Amino acid sequence: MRMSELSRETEVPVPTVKYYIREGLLSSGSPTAPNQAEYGQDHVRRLRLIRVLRDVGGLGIAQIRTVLEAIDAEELSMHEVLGRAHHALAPSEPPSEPSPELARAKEKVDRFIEDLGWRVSADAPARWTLAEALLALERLWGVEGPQTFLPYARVADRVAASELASRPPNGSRTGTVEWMVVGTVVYEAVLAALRRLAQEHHSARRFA
Amino acid sequence: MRMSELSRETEVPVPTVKYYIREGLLSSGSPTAPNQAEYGQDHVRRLRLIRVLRDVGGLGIAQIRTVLEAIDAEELSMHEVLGRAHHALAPSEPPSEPSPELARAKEKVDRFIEDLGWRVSADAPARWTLAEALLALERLWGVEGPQTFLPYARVADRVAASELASRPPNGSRTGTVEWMVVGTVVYEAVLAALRRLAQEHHSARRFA
DNA sequence: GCCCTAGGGATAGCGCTACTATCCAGTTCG
DNA sequence: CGAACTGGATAGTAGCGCTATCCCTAGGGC
Repeated sequence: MRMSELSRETEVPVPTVKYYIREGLLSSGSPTAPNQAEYGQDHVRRLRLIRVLRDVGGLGIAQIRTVLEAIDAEELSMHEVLGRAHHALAPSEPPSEPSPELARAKEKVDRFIEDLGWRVSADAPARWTLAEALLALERLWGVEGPQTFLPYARVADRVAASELASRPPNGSRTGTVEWMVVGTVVYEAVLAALRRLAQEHHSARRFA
Repeated sequence: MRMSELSRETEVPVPTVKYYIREGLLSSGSPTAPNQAEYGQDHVRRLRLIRVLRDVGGLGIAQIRTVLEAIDAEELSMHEVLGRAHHALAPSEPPSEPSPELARAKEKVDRFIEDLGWRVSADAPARWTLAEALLALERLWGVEGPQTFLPYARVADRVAASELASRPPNGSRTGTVEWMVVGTVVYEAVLAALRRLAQEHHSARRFA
């Protein structure tokens, strides 16, 4: 398969394919001559994976690279791969020098997670996301603490439990890892979209 | 309050405040002299709102402007404001010329929503988000249809129902509208973050 | 063989977004 | 009085995700 066929198959422009190769997201094809190369189904799949992470998940190129490297690292366990994916997915890194207020919010979040009985790593970026959200709610409406998160936590727990119990169609290590990572990304977007639709539905019933 | 105080209060750099004023996100202060202006608590609150939408919600400047305009438009009903916010929140506009495959996925999604009994507008951007997600799942794992969305839809329905039933601390029209919009944005991030933490928790129990 | 289109890699450039830096006249405060 | 500061206007910057150009080689119908 030539690059142009790969491009047509995946609906990704040729210069973009070249760009992904340059950026290390996609391996270059096996060369058949000094300036010709052959691409296979692996490349099609990888390219589709990249586009899903970009278009549905909204990840940046660097984050995608991180995720793909974790997927390719055969020595990593499922749990480790998922952890790296979570890190890459985080909208923002924990601030190098958080404000005192943010630090206090973070402590409340940490205690909240502790109370839930969840065993998660201390440096999970989602903790900072929650802290920022809590701080915003406190500042704008005087919300008192992370108790408002509780119903969401219960929902999240049940969703995650059923997700982790599900198994990919293809049972190989790479297949399973891809499934977990893409599942995280895609179903996050799905859940958000469905929540908006449900909000619109209930809003119509209530206000219109 | 001078601009520099406003800046200190909200931890937003002065040039950025100026930028927001230029972009129409923030009204300029009431001038007390040809080159002096006075800012009030409204400005503090509005600025915090902008930063929440940016930092927690990840919205772009243009999207924020749209949302703020909807909030300020007194003649809009709650339902209309929420609709505009949903449009502004959409990661991507519906493609002008969707591929046949995407169009087919969209039809399946539409039927799925119909079956749920949700009454939502035909041009809700979330429909396209779901269609893209479905297409990705089909192409990568041969997932057959939107039935996999069903558990998520049930969860989303319950979450949205309780959200719409909740009332903001401040009952004025503007207060309620702000609450709804920020709630949509902030709790989306909260739910996503909690889901990741729950995933990590269950992943640890299962794999480690 | 021969020409002419197409392929592949390297390099540079573009368009967009969200700021950020500079300048300047006018104001305030020690 | 003068140094520091203020607010508005204008221009510049950094990063991201491509996209266009160049240049040379391959392959294929004649």
